[in-house]
This record gives sequence, C-alpha cells and structure tokens, in this order.
Amino acid sequence: MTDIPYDSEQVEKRAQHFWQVDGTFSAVEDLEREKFYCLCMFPYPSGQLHMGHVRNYTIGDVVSRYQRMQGKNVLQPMGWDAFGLPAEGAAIKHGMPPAKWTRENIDYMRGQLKRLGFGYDWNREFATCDPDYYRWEQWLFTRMLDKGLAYKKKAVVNWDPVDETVLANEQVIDGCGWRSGAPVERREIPQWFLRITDYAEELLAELDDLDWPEPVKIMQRNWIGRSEGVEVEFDIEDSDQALRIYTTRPDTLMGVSYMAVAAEHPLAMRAAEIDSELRAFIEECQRNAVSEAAMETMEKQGRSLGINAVHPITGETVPVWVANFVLIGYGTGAVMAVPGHDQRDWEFAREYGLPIKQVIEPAPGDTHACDIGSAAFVEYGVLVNSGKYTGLTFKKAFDAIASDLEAVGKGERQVNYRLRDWLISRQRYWGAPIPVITTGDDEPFGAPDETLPIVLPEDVDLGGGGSPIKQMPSFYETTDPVTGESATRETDTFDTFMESSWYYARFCSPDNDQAMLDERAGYWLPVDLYIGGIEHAILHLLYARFFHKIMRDEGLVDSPEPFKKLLTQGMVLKDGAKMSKSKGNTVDPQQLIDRYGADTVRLFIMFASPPEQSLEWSDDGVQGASRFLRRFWRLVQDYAQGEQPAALNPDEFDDSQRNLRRLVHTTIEKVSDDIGRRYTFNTAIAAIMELMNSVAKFKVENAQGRAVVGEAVDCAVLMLAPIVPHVCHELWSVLGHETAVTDERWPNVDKSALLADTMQIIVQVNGKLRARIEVATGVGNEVVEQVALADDNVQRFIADQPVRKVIVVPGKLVNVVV
RNA sequence: GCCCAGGUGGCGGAAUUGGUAGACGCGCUGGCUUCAGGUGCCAGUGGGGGCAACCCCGUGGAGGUUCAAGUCCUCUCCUGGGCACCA
Repeated sequence: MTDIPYDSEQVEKRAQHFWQVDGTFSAVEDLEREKFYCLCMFPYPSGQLHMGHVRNYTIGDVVSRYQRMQGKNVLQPMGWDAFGLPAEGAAIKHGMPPAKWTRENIDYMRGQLKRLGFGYDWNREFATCDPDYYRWEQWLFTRMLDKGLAYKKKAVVNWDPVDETVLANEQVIDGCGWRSGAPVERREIPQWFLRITDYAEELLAELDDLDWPEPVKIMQRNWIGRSEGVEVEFDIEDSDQALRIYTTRPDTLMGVSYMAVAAEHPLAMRAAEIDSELRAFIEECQRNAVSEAAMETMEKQGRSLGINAVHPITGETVPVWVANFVLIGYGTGAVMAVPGHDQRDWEFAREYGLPIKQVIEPAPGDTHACDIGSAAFVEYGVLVNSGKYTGLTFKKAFDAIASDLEAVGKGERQVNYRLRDWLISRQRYWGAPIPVITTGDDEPFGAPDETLPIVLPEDVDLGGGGSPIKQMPSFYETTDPVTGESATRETDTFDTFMESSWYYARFCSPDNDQAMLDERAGYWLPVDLYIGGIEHAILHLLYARFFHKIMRDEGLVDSPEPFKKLLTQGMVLKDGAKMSKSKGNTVDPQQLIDRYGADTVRLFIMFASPPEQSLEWSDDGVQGASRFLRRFWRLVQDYAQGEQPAALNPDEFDDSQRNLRRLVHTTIEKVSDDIGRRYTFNTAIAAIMELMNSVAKFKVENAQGRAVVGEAVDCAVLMLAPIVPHVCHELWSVLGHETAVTDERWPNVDKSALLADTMQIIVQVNGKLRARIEVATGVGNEVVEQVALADDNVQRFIADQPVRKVIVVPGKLVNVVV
C-alpha cells in the first residue's frame, strides 16, 4: 500500500504552475492544423463566481481538453461582460464608481477561475468596459448608421416620476419603482433602434442548418414569428381617416363585429379629447406595465370610441373600441375583432355585449367542438354566413378575400414578423456611449472614426440619481467636426446586449488597434462549440446572430453564423429552487475549493447530472467525488510502485485478463462517445468508476495480469484528464511518462479486445421477463429460440398453451407469445 | 396568457434506435479494520410476498397503439426557463 497522501492543494498548485510556465493554453493560429474554438458565455463580474459559472466553465474546459487530446488546435478564451445595471446599484450602495467596483470584481473572479484550473488563453482576456473594446462597437454602429440600419424613433420607457429616472423592467415591482415606490408611468422618448427585422428572413432560414438544440431553434422561430396575412384598410365613417389592421385570418373577415385600437392610437387620442371618461381610461392604460406577460395576463378592458369603421367588403359599420391589450408598438396598433373565431375577442365581446357571429364551421371529419355560445372556434374550417365566400376552405377563402380587397384597394397580402426592431438606447451611465452628435435641430450623425472611442468618464459620483454624464458638459459638449459649430453628444448608452453580441469574434483579434477584426478571425470563426445558460436561448443568441451578419456584410467575417454548435446548460438548484441570496440557499464555490480542491468540485459538478438538465446541489455528493479521487490516487500509486509491466500478449491471457481488457476497451468506446458526441459527462464518469471498481477487484497473478492493469490505469488517467486535470497531470508522471498528459493523445479502442465468446439473451413470455440465457456469439435465431423455449421457467409460463408467435431480436431478446 | 423544457427508489441520476427499469454515486443497514475521526474494506439496499427458486406491483395522473412502452399518440396535473430595459 502506498503511503503517499493525496494532497489536492499541492497537486493543483504544481499542475497550474506547469501550465503557466509551459504556456500550455496559449493558442497560436496554425493553418496546417484543424482548429477548435470552444467558448463559454462570459460572466458578468458580480463579485464572485457562483455554481452556475463553475458548471458552465467546467463543461467548456472538459470539451476543450478533450478536443486537444484529439489533436485539435484549441482556442478557449475568457473575458468579462462588464457593463450593466448591478454596477450602478453597487456604486450607490458603496459610494464607489462603477468602474472601480467592476475592475476589483474582475480581479477577484479571475483568481477564482485560475484556481479551478481552466485552460484559458489569458493573453486574449478583455473586459467590455475597456475603451479598446467598445471603440469598435461604436465604429460598427456608425457604419450601421450610414447604411440606415440604425435609426431613431420614439419608444415607451418605464418612468419613475419621483426619482425622475428611467427604470429597467427588473426595477419595476408591482407597477412601482424599486427605490421610490411610486407608481411607474409609461413615457415615450426618442431612442435608437437597429433594423434587425431587415434580417428576419435570413435569421429564420439559417436556423435550419445550425447544430443547435431543437427547442432553442423552435423558440427562435416562434420569436421571429413569420406569418402570412393581409393588411386590411377600414374606412372610418364620416371621416377621411382609415384604420389599418393586419390579420392572418382574412377568411374570418365576414365575422368582424368590432375593431380594437391601442390607447396611444391616434383615433383613441382624438376621441379622448372630447370625452373625459375615455381620457381617464386611456390614462389608466398608460400606467400598465409594458411587458408582454403583463399584457397577456391582465384583465381585458376597453371602451367604445363612439365611432364606426366601414367593412371593406360588405360596407356595414362596426364600432371602434380602445382596448388595453392592444399594443401601439406592435403592428399597426389596431386589430380587427372576430369573436366567433378568436378566444380573446370572444371574451371581450362577452364582457361588453358585442355581437358574436359564426362564419367558420368545422370541416367534414373535424372532431373539434364547435359551439360559438360557449367558446370561439379557432380551427381552420369551412366558411358559413359569408356571402359569396360561403363554402370555401381556409386557403381558398384567404385567396379570394385577399384578391377582392386588393382589387378595391382596401388591402394587400403581406408577410409579417412578430420580431420587432432592437431598441438599443439605455438612459443609463454604465454602458458604452452611443457615438452620435447632434448640431442644432439637424439630424444626428455618427462620430467620425478618428474621434473614437467616445470614452465614458469613469471617475464619477452616482449619488445624484440618474446618469452623471447627462449632467456633465465636459462630456456632452462638443463641436461639429466639419463646421466647427457647437454640438451635443448623445448621453444614452448602448444596451449591454450589444457588447455580448460580438465578443466571441474579438477574442480572435483582441490586440488589434487598427481594426475591429482581422484575418485571425477567419481562422478561428465560427465558434465550434458555444456553451451557456438556456435562459439566453432567445435574446442574446438572436442578437449575436444578427451582429454576425452585420459584420459579414461589412466584410469582417466570412461565415454566415457565429456558433456552429450550441450546448445549453440547465440551472444549478439547491433544495429544488434556483440558488439565490434572497432564498438563502446559495453554496459558495470558493469554500468547496478551499476544502476539497478544484478537481473534486469539477468532478462532482460533471457527475451530478447531464449538462442540459438542471443540477441539484448536494454536499454529500461532493464527499463522494472526493472519495473517488482518493481511491483513484491510491490505486494508481499502488500500481506505479511495482516494476515495469511486460508487453501485452493476448495469446497468453486467461479469462479474467481477457474480461478486464474487454472492459478497458468498451469503456474507452463509451467514454469517447459520451464526451465527444453526447456531452453526457456523468455517464462517462460512471463508466470510468465501473472500470476502476473492476481493476480494484482484479487479482494480478502473472506478468500479463500486470500488463492489463497497466493499460487500464494509463487509459483511466488519460480519460479523466479533461475532467480532473490536476490529479491526472501528477499521476501521469507517477506512471513513469515523460510527457505532460495535456500533450497526450486520447486512447484508441482495440476492436479485437471487444470480442466476446458468449452473449446474454433475455427471454420473455408475453412481454414479461422469464429467463436469461447464455448462448455462443454468432449462433442463428433458430438455435437461440430453441434454447429459450427449453428453459424451465419459460416452459412453466407457457404451460399447456399453444405458442402463437416467437419474436427474436438478434443479440438481445426472445419474446414468446402464447 | 403565450412559447420551450422537465416529472423514474430515501436523494442525484442511468436506461443512446420501442426490447433486462433503477447503471454509477450519495444516503441507509449489517459486518470487519482502526490511536472510532468528515478513515479504509466487505455485504445488502424500489415496494410487497416467499426458507428459497421465484412471483406480484412499479417510471406525476387517465386513456390508447404494440408481441413488447420510462421511451410513441391523446388528454390532464405539477415544476422550471423565456416573454424584448436583469444578465
């Protein structure tokens, strides 16, 4: 028995020192070698790593080290998503500028990442609050401005009337400001947008080719929400105004019984001028939260505007209402209501006593219930009560009605998207300044390249509430670079999603001060594997895809998409709930690292569940991981104390040696598949544990026995190296190897070792397990069937019943049906 | 409300293509070793029955398809994620 104790702290120190001195993880472009760019979503520097980070970055490190052992040229960088709201809150709380707070957090968290032994190329590190970084974002924005891809229009914000500041949705709690407690108001202010909708079709189409989880692609498709419909114009009675609406169900046009417009719609505003009760209702609507979830769940309310719209086909009039569930920022801010065939319209009509008309009935053979008296019938069907359209099916009715509307100039076919343009203005301090200048009443224009970056002043005091640069003439006062006349800088900053939309590309060329990207991006991009939380499935990933296409159109990258493969990890839970300070169920990774070492933490977090599922934290489980590593250490040390093993000679094997060697190679096969293809690290670890259990039980009785164990131990160290790299670094040299384990190749499967003489077959009678039989490998189905039928227990269950059928699945099972 | 996941022993999870439910680990029980300590080793461990061989039941719930269903279909309940200014 070895008496060398497993001292994780010393082992980890030695390995990390070696990697640093050796420059193991510095990535160098090499056109001769196949590259692998592995990227994890970078962290917001909130102060310390949490378990979600540890999980995310361990997954990325395991894949990176595995791909390196496959011979790939691996790039694994790390940086900081450093702008954002929490820094402003912390600044007010601690009386410290956000920049200082952020950079101190980064220094601490970098130390934590290093302590965990992640193989990052630290030479490429940057933070998004570095002017050298956001400079190029500002530059790209001015290109977009030139191309008309960036534009300004009014948009609604949450306004805190007491603090006189714009609030994030997160800062609105039950409709009130988080600090002031005052009811929040909707306010419209001019803001910057990016025309992501110009790319809607491409963003939708290219999803098909991505190797991403299907649920994420489905969510993005739904988010983009392509629909084919008709834009219809309703005249307003006794007026030269018109009301435009978009519908995907023109087949129900003959069932329209009222129209509904948003509170901010011009028709509603006009009507409110002469109707105080209506005005009160509209004001009430403007106190509603703006989020879609709030819109959809609140009680549906409305008021009649006292005006009528004229049906474009029948000429009949229908009343126009204002409704709290219609949003001005979405579509035309107005909808046609068909209560017979839309559930929300139905409920609204019921509430306010509006007529409900059936114009669709179920198609022949359709079994959906249809009773307009108790609910809307929302399926496609056959038209009824629809004049000349009666009897048509959906598609035919769509075409006929659309054509008729087009013929009279009252409508046109249109493809619509649910996706809206990206609002990138934030009325906050801690973000990248929007590089725009305004002179007098002229249109704003982009800051000239040579004036970039527009640097955010960092030595500020946030005590005054609101963004300090809005009160800082030294920041916003400037001159027109051409005319020299006095001008004003934009004081809004970019949405922080802007920075996270292109950082993956900048890691390729982090030190270039002449250009945003260079030819190195051509080598590394696209990212081969991108790993991060499922909560980013829509927004971040859609914005990054959009940015990539913008950069492609600017000639900066040549691929269509940024992330070839995506792995979305689940959350880390404790007692069934997300870890959070308010619930008091957090587990500090640092304490665990201090107590057990990085390898134990890495092993447990990879073993506890597969990456896509949520992970239930367990302190006892960490103990188990620690125990395994100690056993593993002892087993390898014990083996290494013996003499050099003989060469493997399969002809000399006895049965137990042959069995152990078969297990070694079936394990290599399984672990390679689990890590390389399935990303199920938990089952890979389980398989290696099984192998080690068998090695521990195995009795070495001769030279070939020792040789087989030697191969098993070597392979186990190699296969565990990506997961617990420190202990494997040390054990690899203990085993007498001169090279570093990080420079070794992944073990190969010896196919000849996999062959077995016999196989086990399951025998069922009527689908229930009744016997297990052992047959020689390769015997025919007839023989297997005979042996199965001859089994005593099988005979007992067949009894005197006639055998109706026998199903034989080769190599697996026999099912006897009686 | 809408979109997307998930629900399997006391616990985390496994079962990859419809073919042995519960691998591996934790916990627990019994035993051995030990200067009983967050040590090591051995055996057992889904529920019920049986001395045993074995048998019956069992994957949130209700139906269905199939020789065979954790896996496929329909409905339903519960939990989690997202919903455009948290990141």
